[in-house]
Amino acid sequence: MPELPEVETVRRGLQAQVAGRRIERVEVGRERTVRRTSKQALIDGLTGATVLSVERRGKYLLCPLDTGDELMMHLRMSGRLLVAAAGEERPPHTHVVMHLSGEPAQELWFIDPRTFGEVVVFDPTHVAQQMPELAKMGVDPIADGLSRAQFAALLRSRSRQIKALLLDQHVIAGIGNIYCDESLHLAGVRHDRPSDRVTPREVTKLHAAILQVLGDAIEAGGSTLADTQYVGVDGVAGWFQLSHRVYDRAGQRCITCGKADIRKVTFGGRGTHFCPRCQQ
DNA sequence: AAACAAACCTGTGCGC
DNA sequence: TGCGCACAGGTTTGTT
Repeated sequence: MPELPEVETVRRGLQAQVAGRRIERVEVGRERTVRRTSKQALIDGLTGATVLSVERRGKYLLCPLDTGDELMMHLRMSGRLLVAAAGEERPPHTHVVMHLSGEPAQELWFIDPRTFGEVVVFDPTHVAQQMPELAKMGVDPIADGLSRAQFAALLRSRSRQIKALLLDQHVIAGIGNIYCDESLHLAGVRHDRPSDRVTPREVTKLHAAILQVLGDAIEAGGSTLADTQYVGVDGVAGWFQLSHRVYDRAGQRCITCGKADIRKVTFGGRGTHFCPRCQQ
């Protein structure tokens, strides 16, 4: 599920439903989900704390607390966050439950079958030591804004295959496999082009494509794929998958040219979808 | 520095 | 119907 648009959709839901509320009680089922610190550290750090707001940096959700600490949640491959009525039956793989103050009585569930995701409370004055990847994160095209000039400089600063560069969270934060393939297709650029040999005209197109794809996907509430990992905190699916032009469309006709079929190859260990005719 | 493979886990879909 | 394998939205680590 979760790339920038899905995480942003979750952020908006949490900002509306959880910000301003106090966490009265915390349950941790799976130790692995809190592996960065410990079960007790999470319980101690959250119990009695009020969530001031819900922010996002790349694919990381960050919640400043009134204690001065911050709650960080990352969904990785299969994580979901749901706000549910207190006492409602929890789905399998619900690893963390936060009981929220106020009416109606509700709980925030962190659900994660593959357990790659994590939940941690950290001290933001020691980010570099406690959350090194946050300190080293690249520019977020939506939260920070990304100018064409800034983007061009990033592509020129090294010679990497363009897809690898776009997926590198230390360079640009938030783009994942779906939105990378979609953006490259919209811009007509092949995934294996060296970043420093993308022409100025293509840089302009790719920059616009990334902002458009991410923006449209956020408006659509993200992409919900066949396994229906729900996106929103209320369990409502996104619909940007209906607009995918290449992702998961191998063998189907390219919507742009109407002539070639979308191909799927493995690139950098990731399934990569592209149109051999539109993308040079 | 960059490219690649493997690792971390569980569930699902497909071919046989 | 059942079984085994490939593969999945992410990120880190280790090896060429």
